[in-house]
Amino acid sequence: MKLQLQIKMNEALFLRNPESSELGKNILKHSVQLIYKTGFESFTFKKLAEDIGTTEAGVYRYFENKHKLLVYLTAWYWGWLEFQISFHTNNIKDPTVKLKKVIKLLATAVEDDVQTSYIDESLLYQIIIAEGSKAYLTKQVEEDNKQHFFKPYKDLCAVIGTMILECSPKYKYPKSLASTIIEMAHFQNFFMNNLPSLTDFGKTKEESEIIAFLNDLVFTSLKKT
Amino acid sequence: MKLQLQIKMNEALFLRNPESSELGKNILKHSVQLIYKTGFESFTFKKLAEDIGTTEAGVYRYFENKHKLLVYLTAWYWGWLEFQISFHTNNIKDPTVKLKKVIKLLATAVEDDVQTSYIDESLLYQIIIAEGSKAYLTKQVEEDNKQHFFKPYKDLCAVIGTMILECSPKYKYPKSLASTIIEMAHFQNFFMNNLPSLTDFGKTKEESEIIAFLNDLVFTSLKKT
DNA sequence: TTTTAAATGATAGTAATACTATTATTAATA
DNA sequence: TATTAATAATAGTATTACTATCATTTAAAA
Repeated sequence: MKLQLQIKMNEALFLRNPESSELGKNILKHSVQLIYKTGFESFTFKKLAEDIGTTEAGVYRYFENKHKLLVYLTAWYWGWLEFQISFHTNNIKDPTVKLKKVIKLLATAVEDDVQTSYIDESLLYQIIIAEGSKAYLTKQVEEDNKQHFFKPYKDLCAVIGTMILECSPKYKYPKSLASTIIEMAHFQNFFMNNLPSLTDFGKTKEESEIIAFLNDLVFTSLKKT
Repeated sequence: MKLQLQIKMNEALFLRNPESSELGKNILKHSVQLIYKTGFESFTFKKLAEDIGTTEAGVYRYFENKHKLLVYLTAWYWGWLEFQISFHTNNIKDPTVKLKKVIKLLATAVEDDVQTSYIDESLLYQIIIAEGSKAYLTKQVEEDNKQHFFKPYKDLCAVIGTMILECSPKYKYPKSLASTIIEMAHFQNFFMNNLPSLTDFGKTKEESEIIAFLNDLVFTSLKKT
């Protein structure tokens, strides 16, 4: 039996469901590769279409514009990650162990997951690090938020917030700490590799150090009575 | 006697020094207003020129492109903030009090500072929150970094890192904690106002709550022996 | 199997963006 | 007063970010 992981996406993110056709899957696959390679700013639907071997208009039939595509990819990633988390913390009872696992999952470059053939999760992880915040740092956040484009991110944040409260029921800032962990897992990675003097990991450039830092940050905060 | 604060800017950031002429100062002033109003994505030199009453080519004589202008503005802000910090923590001896003051300065919307007539610091603060990370989240980080465009940010981070070590000499992650404080001061503010469920401050939307969160985060981390 | 519909490919076109270049004019300086 | 430097005015180009049209292929329904 072959299981296929399907992440249910918000329908307002696309014009035609990219998961429903070969062209659509190609758009997802190649957009991940192209954004990874050139960065979101120089990424265009024209270049994407050339890569795929279709036309610009072909891409526009699936996504209204490249912003929506980026939001789609980030939403997909957060959905995927929440599944990974629930999968890997499934039978763990100790909330501390659970939260540690989450931090590790957040801060670890994923290996390409075979189950979703058309999205390379390891490239997508790098995109999330470098471009992820551009999905919401716009003038349209409010509208986008009204259309629930950021629900997967918020859901993940809520899940982590709940774990934090399980560890330390009296802790006052579970949600802010959750978003801090998420953002910092990525920012510290970006800094480590690009602006190393903003971190303490410039020498080794090891993800494990980011994990150690976040663990220290979180669990000293929570261990306080 | 009238003192004028002059922040020494990296010369590679501009083609002609905008502080050296009326037109240049107008470019700074109106770009802050326009980026604040429309967001960095829809900000163009054409619109800016119209606002000022000059031509597109006129703006291009000062800045190579809008990315350089954004980097200029963020660098200016970090320079300005470092001055504010050294000014306001000048005669404070207790490193804990000092660090608290820094957190407050980072997380507090500034009032427009009269001393620099051509830049509205309160608008610039909002720009830093919403657009600041776009200055380095690009494919050109490496080149930009080689040209020392991010020095003011790094310097500030180093200053805060030093304060952290003064508070707790054995703390292992002073620089990462410093960059975390800086980024989270802004991200929590953005989230609070735009994606409130990612924070614990959605009800009141008070900066003071962000400050309390950051103080808790930092000082439980540092109080650990 | 034919009909019909849906998706794609091919091509064209437009307004805006991100620039560069040229020349005339004005202002500041030697 | 002559010279230089900055600006204004105008034009032009390649690319981006789309929209529109129509013919063709593919797939599903009758």
